[in-house]
Amino acid sequence: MNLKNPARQAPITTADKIFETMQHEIVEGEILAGSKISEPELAKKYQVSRSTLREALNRLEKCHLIERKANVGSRVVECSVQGLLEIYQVREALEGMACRLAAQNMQDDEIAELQQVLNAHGNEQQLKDGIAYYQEEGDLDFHYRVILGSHNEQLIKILCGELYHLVRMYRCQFGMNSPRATRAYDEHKAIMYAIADRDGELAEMLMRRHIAASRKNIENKLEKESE
Amino acid sequence: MNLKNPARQAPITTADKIFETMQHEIVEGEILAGSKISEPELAKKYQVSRSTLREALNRLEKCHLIERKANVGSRVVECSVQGLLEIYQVREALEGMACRLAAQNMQDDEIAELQQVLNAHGNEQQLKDGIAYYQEEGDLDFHYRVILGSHNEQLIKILCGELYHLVRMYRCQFGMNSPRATRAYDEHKAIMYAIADRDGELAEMLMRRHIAASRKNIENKLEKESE
DNA sequence: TTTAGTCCAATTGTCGACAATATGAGTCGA
DNA sequence: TCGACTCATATTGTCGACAATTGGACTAAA
Repeated sequence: MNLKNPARQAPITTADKIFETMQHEIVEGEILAGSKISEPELAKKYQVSRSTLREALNRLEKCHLIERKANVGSRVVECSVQGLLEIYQVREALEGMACRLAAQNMQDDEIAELQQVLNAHGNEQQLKDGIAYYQEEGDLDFHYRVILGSHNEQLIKILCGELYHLVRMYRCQFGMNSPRATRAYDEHKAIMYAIADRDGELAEMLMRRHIAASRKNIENKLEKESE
Repeated sequence: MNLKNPARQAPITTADKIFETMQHEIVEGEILAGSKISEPELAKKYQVSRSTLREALNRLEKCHLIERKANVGSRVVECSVQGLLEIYQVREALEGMACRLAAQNMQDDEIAELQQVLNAHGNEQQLKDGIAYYQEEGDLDFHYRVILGSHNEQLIKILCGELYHLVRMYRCQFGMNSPRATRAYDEHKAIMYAIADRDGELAEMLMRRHIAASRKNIENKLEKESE
């Protein structure tokens, strides 16, 4: 079950469906990171023509999941620690700005909804304490709403359309199950208050620290694993 | 004469060439902003098949110059004041982060080159005082080097590959000829010093203010024109 | 006059085949 | 044995044709 993604429309054409299928398989690692994409092979696998498959590949490239070279072909992106670090740096900058704009541009009812979402997560969290998956969905949900609250189409397009699935891919492949759930939840609340107070500067700083903390947490974990 | 773009490789396939041609025509406004893209018509115009043209359209969509709807077609993006504002907000966030990372990651010889570039611009500027075009090239050149200096592949891909031409499109269509040339030049120097001092925090703030000032300058100009 | 429905023309999506290019095995010569 | 060259094979790029869908013109009924 896919969680709702406000930036995507329902799949219309068959290329849409192949795109979504492959996107899912790459994110989940069923198609291995770094592996070569063979157009004839996959066209046969999904029972479509190469034209349709190539259309799907173009969209996968748009969301940074594969890379193409002229006359050579496509490869699934590699998931490196360096790459993870880079993604988080981009997110820190963009979501920080989104948060500042959200404090400036969100409607009152949007803020009320954001608060309700957080409350719901708080209640759920006590029930399902320790079950990380829900927290992750809740985390994505919160970040999504803030990004949408920026009311900046470019920002939304980049974060929700072009970077979102790459972030998910890293989460899956590095097996991140949000080990700082309660802390993250409190940080979300602090961000929400800053937005409600229309304090854009503080909201941006809190969001940046929140993402940076998440990044450091992952770095520490990977470092510990490699020992 | 196109200025060098470090993020692009030379055109290999015919789709590459069509892409570059159309990109240029859209940026310069020869293909009107907001106009509908007719695949059969353009395929005939450029003497290629629709497949090849569609490949080019996919790349134009990747750099945000056109928008596609399933079963309906493509349109060139509109250039609105709102859109301009949004682009500058994204740039402020991303180039600010790039500048912070540049202070942290640039090699000493890269910094030396950056300084040389600025000096060259300073000398040229005195000679060609008032001629804005060169300054604009110089401006792009400076920003480019800082972005590359971040050594963050994702950041480089987004700024130099996906947003660069949209920025150029706005510059062309709104007829921006950098009316604050000397001031901008001094700001560039201040940024360069912060990078040389390895002061990432200051470097980020200076870059953000630099871009915000540029944005406000444009806003004022447009406001004055509409009176 | 307005609104709903139908049909037609044009556009987009998909397909299979051919042309151009890269990869790798094999051969020859130093 | 090593390196460069040749050639065959497989993959990617491009093409033209067909199928599916959309948007608009036209008709007819309320």
